[in-house]
Amino acid sequence: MIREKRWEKILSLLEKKDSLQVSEISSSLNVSEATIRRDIIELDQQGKLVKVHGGVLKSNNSYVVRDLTMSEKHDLNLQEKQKIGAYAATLIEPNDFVYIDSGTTTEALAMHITQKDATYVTNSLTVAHILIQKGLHTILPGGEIKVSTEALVGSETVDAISRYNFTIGFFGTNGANEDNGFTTPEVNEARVKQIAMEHTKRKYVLCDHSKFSVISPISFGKFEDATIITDHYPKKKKKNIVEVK
Amino acid sequence: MIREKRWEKILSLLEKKDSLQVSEISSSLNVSEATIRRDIIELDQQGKLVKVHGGVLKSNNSYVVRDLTMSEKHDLNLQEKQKIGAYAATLIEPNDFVYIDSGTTTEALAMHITQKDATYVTNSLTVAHILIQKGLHTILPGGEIKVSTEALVGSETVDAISRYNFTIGFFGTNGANEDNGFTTPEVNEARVKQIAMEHTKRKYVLCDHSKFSVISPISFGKFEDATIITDHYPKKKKKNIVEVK
DNA sequence: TTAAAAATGATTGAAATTGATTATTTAATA
DNA sequence: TATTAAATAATCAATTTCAATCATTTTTAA
Repeated sequence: MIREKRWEKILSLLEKKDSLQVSEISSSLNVSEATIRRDIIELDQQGKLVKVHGGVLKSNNSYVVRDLTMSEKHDLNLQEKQKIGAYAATLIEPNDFVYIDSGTTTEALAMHITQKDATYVTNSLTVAHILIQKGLHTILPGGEIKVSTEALVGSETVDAISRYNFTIGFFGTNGANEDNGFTTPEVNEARVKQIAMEHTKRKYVLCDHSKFSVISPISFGKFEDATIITDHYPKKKKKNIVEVK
Repeated sequence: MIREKRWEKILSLLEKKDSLQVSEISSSLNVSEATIRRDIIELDQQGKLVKVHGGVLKSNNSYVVRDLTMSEKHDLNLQEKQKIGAYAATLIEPNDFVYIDSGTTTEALAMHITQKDATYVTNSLTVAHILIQKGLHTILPGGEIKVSTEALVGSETVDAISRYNFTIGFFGTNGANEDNGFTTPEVNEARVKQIAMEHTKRKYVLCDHSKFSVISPISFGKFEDATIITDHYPKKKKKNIVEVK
């Protein structure tokens, strides 16, 4: 049976029962406990269930704030984004002043954050919502909200962000390559990214492998300016690239 | 049985009985008293129940001065709030520059807004979200987010709001009466309300009848300073009160 | 087709949970 | 206040669960 099918079954079992033991799942699906454990780790990271000693619990994960758009629903790289997000979350240290950009990959990051002893700034309403749900100290810069992405953009946002100095920042991007750097389709959004990046000490760009073949109209940073966290880099590795497996 | 599952059962037993002895729990769940004791320590630390010599008591986790969380507030006087919100929404005119406060009643308002030809400012993430979904032009002041209400509060928010001049504004309140004016439990939130009100020309306070019997610690405005929209005012009508049927 | 990568199941030592036993504390009552 | 019975805490051994590792099979990509 393929992995994804098995995950579905585990989740549907959980729908009926609230909590399951590893042995229960293993015997009802005829798969070894080792495999079920691995599945559980994965599903837990995706926030689909809660892993505890002895088994799993139903996740009352209600932080789906924004309806997914069509393109997001059909996003084939969800898994990769979760992994990238999970890794990036481990980079946040106590007392960090953290900037989190808008985008689906940074949303995945937000879901994995556990560092309570830090302050978070984001221009994404969705990210803000996820962080608040976790009780984290969150600040929003002011400004206009761009309808399609639910992100703050515009001069007021840029002004507000430029008053901050972040110790660490995580950025999403539409395209990334060595010649054009990081690119995005929208001027206002690019401006916010650029300013935030300029005010950030440790810069990380989160991008799944599909972004390396895309070039969008506006650049907001040079390729070598940030550490790139990705699932797979198709060309010869450069030293500022981290591949998450 | 999984530990967490057992905790649920203990708490649901406690729902029915107010107080329990260790031996009771132990025998009804078929686990040793030692284990139940350990569970009790855990649940007590989590504030889910109160541990006493001889057993446990139901935790009464309610302080008068604390804000209810969103979910707690959500279904109180729902019908009335919807009516109030629907009426208030008709007051917004083309080219208005609108302030919308945080709170469940103002959320009801947001849901009924149809005026596309206006600009909206709100300190509530939830209201912002509703407005964006409708494609309305929405602006957020910057600032820290208060976890329990998902509203922006603090000096940065106050600064940002004080730079605006609204043509019309809608405010929620915890308490309202002729002597103490409009009151709310939290200083920072009160400050935001007060400043926003000072910068607003046509002021409306939305409150269902239950608020007239409440006095919260901090005042943010005088009773006669705003037009009050309510479902029912229990005393002699004053001319700044509108009853929505 | 072949080589590389990913997934699986089994094994093992470490970690967590549990129930039983014993020592200590608490509360009731003489 | 002192006494006593009950409740609790502390400790230990047994059991269960877990994470890490490795060999084998399956899938993917070159």
